[in-house]
Amino acid sequence: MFAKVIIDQDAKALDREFEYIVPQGMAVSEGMRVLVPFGARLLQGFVVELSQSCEFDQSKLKEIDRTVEDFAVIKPEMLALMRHMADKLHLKLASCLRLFLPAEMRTDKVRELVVRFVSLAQDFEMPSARAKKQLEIVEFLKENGKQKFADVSNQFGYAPLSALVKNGVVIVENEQILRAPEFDKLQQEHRKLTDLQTRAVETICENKTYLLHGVTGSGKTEVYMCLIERQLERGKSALMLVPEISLTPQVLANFKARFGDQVALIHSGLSAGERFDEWKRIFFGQAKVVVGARSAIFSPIENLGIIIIDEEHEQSYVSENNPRYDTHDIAQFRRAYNDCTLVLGSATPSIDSYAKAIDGEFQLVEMPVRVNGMEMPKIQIIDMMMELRHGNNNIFSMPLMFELKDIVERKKQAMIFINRRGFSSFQRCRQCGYVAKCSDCDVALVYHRFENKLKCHYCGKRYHALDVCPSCGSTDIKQGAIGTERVVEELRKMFPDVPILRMDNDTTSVKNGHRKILNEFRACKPGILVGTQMIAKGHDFEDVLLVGIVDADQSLYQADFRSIGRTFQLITQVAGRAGRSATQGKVILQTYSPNHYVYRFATNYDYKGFFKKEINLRKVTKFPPYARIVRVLFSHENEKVVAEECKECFEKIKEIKEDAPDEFVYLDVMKAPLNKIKNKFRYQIMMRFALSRADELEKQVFDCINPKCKSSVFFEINPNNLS
DNA sequence: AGCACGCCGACT
DNA sequence: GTCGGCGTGCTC
Repeated sequence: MFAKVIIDQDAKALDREFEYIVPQGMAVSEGMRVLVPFGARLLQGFVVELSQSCEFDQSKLKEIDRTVEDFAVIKPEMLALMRHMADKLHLKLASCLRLFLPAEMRTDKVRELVVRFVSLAQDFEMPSARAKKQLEIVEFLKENGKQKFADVSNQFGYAPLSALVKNGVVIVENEQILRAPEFDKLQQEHRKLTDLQTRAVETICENKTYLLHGVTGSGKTEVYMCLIERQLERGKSALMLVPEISLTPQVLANFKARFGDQVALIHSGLSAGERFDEWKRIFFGQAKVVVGARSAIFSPIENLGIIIIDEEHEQSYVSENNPRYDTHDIAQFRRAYNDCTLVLGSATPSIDSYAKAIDGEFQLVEMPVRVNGMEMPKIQIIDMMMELRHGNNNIFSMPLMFELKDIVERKKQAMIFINRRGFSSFQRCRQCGYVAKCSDCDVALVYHRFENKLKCHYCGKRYHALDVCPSCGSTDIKQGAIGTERVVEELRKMFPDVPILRMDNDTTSVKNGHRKILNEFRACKPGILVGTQMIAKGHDFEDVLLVGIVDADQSLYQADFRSIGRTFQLITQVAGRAGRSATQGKVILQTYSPNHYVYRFATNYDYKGFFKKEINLRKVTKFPPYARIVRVLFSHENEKVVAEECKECFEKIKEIKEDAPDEFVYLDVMKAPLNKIKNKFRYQIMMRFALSRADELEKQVFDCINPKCKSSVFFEINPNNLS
C-alpha cells in the first residue's frame, strides 16, 4: 500500500504530494497525520490519498515512520475543500490544511486539562462519630455524587478530606476536563415571533442560498435561532458565523442560553486550551451548533443542515493575511458538499450578494420593519464647512454639543463613532511636510497620546513621538486627523463629571476586554461611549438615544470602488445603535461633503435606491460584479528581486492580453500602495477582465507565475482592500 | 523549510 | 594551501 503525503511545511517548493510506503500492519487512513522521513529529517505530514500503486520510482520510496493519532484529523470534506482551495484560490496545500486544525495542535503546547475528582468508595467504614467534618463530607458525597476535589476541600477543609482518602472511604480519580469559554449568563426568553419573522423562517426551507435583508432591529438573530432549532430537530447540525465574534457578547450569551452545551464557540479571544477543547467537542460530534468568527467556517462539523453568515457584507469575512480566502467561497463549497441551506443576513447587503439575489441566484427574503415597530432613528446631516465658517473649529459641531448636553441632563447615554484609533492619525512637520513613517512598513505612524508614542498599525512597532522634525529641525509639529483618544479627551473637558469610555483595538486587546467595557457602559447613566467600528455591532442599549458620527467622510475618499458602499453600511449600522427602546433615537452625522449622494440614501435608509445607483455605476465603469479584478502581489525583502520578478510575470501577462484584447479591460504593473510591510517590498500587477472569459484568463494568468521565483506571490480575486 | 553540495575570497 | 561565505537544488 502506498500513501500520498503533504509535508506540513509552508514552502513553495514542498507544495505537492510525496509518496511513501505504508508499512505492513500499520493502520493508516486518508486524513491522518503521520511522521515521515524527509531528506535527513523526520517531518509531520498529512496522508491525502491511499492507493495500490505508486507513480514515483518505487525503489526510492521510504516508509511512513508512524502515525500521530490513531484517527484521521482531516475529514473527507476537508480534504475535498483543500483541493478546491488549492485549485481555485491558488493556495498552498499545507497552508490550507493548517486552517482546518487549531494551531495548538501542531505546536503541542496545550495539555489536556486534568482535574481530580472525589467520590465515595463502593464499601467503606463510617468514620468515627467524633470526626464531624468527615461525616459531613460523606453525607455531602452521598447526596451529590462525584465532586471536584478542590471544591470539597474548599468547603469542608483539606485535612478531613485527605483523612477520608487515606482511610479508603473516599477515592480520588483524575478526569479530563474540556475547558469551556466564559459567557454572560442570560435568561432565555422565548419571544413570540412577529409575522415577518415567521414568514422568513417558513420561507427559508430549501437547500439553497438565501439573502436575508432585514433592517437593523428587525430581529434577524431570532430567525437564525429558529432555523437552527429546526435543523437540530431533524438531527442536523448548524454553523453560524458572525463578524469577529467577541464584538457581540450578547449574541453568544443568547445562543448558549438557547442551545446550552450543544453550542461550541470559536473566536480569537479564547485561550489556546479553550480553543483546542472546543475544537475537539466539534470534531467528536458533541457540539451540534458552532458559533464563531471567520475561521469557524473550517470547523470539522459533520452533517451540516444550515450555514448562516450574519452581517454578510462585513469585510472581516475576507482574510487579509495568508492564506487569503473569502468566507463566502468556503461557505458555498460546504453548502454544496453537504447539500444544505446557506443564509446570508444583513441590513446592508454587499452589492455583489444583492445583485445575485436580484438575478435569482440567491433567493431574497426581506424583513423591512423593526420588531418593536419603531421607526429608524432620524439622521441629521451637519455641514462641517458651515461650522467652520461660523467660527467653530472644534471637532464637535454645535448641534452635536447641544444634543450631548441634553443627553447628559436627561441621564441617558450616547455613542460617538470615530473610525480611527489613537489620538490623531499622524504627526506632520508644518515647515517641511515631513510625516513620521514606519521603517519596516512604509506607512504613516499613528500618534497615541496616552503612551506618548507613535505606533505602526500594520506591524505594531513603536517609536518615540516627534518633538523635533528629523528632516528640517523645526519644532512646529502638527497632529493630523483625529482619533478616538482625542475625542475622549475633548469630551472629558466638556463633561468632567460624566463617565466617558473608549472602545477600540487598544482597549479591547485584553481578554474579555469588550465584555468589560460594555458591561461598565451599561451601568453609566449618563455615559458616553467613544469607539471605532466595533461599537457599531449589534448590542442593544436601551438608553442610547444619541449617536454621533464625527467624521463620516473618512471611509468615503479611498481609491477603492467599494468605499462608498462601505460608508453607507457604516452609517446604517452605527445609526441602528440609537433608540432600541420605545423612545426614538437621533443620529448626528458630521461631514465635509454634505451633498454626496451616499448621505441622501443613508439618511432615508433607502438601501434599494442606493443599490440601484451603485450597480449602475459599476456597470458603466466595468467593475464587479460586471467584471473581475485580479491582483497578483509579489513580496520579498530585496526590492530588486521583487521588481524584476513582477516585471517578468507582467511581460507574460501582456502576451495573454494580445490574444484577448477585448476581454482585458485593464492591465498595469506598479508598486503596491503600501510599498513595504514588515521589511518586505511589495509590487503588484492589477488587471480587470470582462466576465465572458474571466475563468479561462484567470487560469492563464496564474500559470504565468514562475514557480522558481523567490518572492512570495499572492493571488487575489476582486480584492477588498488594495493596500 | 532545512540541509548538502559547490565554487570563490582572506586567513593560520 | 584551508576555512567558510551563501547561491543552487533536492527532498518521495
